[in-house]
Amino acid sequence: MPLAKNYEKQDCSLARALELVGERWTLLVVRDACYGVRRYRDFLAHLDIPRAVLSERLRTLVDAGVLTKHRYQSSPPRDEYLLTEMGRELWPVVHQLSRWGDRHLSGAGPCRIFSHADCGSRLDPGGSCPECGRPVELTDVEMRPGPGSDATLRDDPVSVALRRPHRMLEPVET
Amino acid sequence: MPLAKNYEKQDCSLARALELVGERWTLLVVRDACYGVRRYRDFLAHLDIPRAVLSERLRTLVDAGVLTKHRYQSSPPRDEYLLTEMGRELWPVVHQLSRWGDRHLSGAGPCRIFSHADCGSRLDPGGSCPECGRPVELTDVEMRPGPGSDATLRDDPVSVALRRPHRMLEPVET
DNA sequence: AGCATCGGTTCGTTGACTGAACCAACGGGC
DNA sequence: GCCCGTTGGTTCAGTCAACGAACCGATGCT
Repeated sequence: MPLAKNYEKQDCSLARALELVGERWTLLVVRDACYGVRRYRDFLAHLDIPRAVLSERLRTLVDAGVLTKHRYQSSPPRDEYLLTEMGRELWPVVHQLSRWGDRHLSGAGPCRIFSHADCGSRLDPGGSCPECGRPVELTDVEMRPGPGSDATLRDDPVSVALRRPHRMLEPVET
Repeated sequence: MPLAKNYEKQDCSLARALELVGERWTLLVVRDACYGVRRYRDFLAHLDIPRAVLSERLRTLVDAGVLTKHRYQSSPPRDEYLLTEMGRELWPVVHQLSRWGDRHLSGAGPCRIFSHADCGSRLDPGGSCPECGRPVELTDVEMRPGPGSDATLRDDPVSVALRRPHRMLEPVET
């Protein structure tokens, strides 16, 4: 999406948000970062995204402050991309849009279920725990496959790793 | 965004939702529909969108069941585009992403403020009324310009009409 | 030395977005 | 009847981003 050109004249926070996260692939990158994907090759494997596009999106998100690039080993040099607080605040958007997709575009039920790790109850669409009545921190959310999940669609290592119950933001082991 | 090509293999409700509403302009069309924009020329004036793209997006949204096309007069034939229940359920997503943009991308504060018409208190990011403690129906939400709004940016009739306090979904008079 | 991995960049092709022009149906004024 | 304006589109040529494949430098392994 070449957005900025017109969106900048919209006098609207939604338009400004979409300039940044409304481009093709960008919100899926954020989704994966919430799931615990951190490394270039893992985003690549899980998203089937052209390398040039992934590089560009990561750079844009780092520049905007949604992700940080962190060198976690120096030989060989390896970087990981981590969500900032600003990035973690996109989780409610990602969750709510997923739930909308679950309700209206998924015949067989949700592909993934997000629940409050402390009490096990499924999050409501707004991202709160119906049991505890409060919003749940991303680190306290557990994800697992739902009935609409189709394991035959993807067999990359990241998809396989994400099929067992998993805390959000916890690094995926590939 | 040419999305479906790769997104369809994502086994993810978010990806399916983005196939539909993740294309350039689409979520802004939904936003305007929430604001009460109904007619082709009003979308055109408010969005500065190429006509071909607007036609294509409206058709896609109608086909998907987010909007309905309703002939409200027959001579001359005039149609209006109205949100379905499925479309109105996108409001929490639109609102939450707007609030995220307010917090992180708008220097001067929110461009628009959404409040519960019954009690006047501003909605929380999740779209609930902090006073009443419950989610607010879209028809009970009132919008008005916020401190970050810049009236010099747009002077089309729709923008002008939307600058006075206004119930959501209520048709804009142009 | 030779091969593999990681995190990119480069490049030619394809396809979507853009803006301008055009068009059909209709109403209103004269 | 005739001309003009409005509405809701479609068509078309040019541009720009996405795609996929190839390539590359740094490093580790054997």
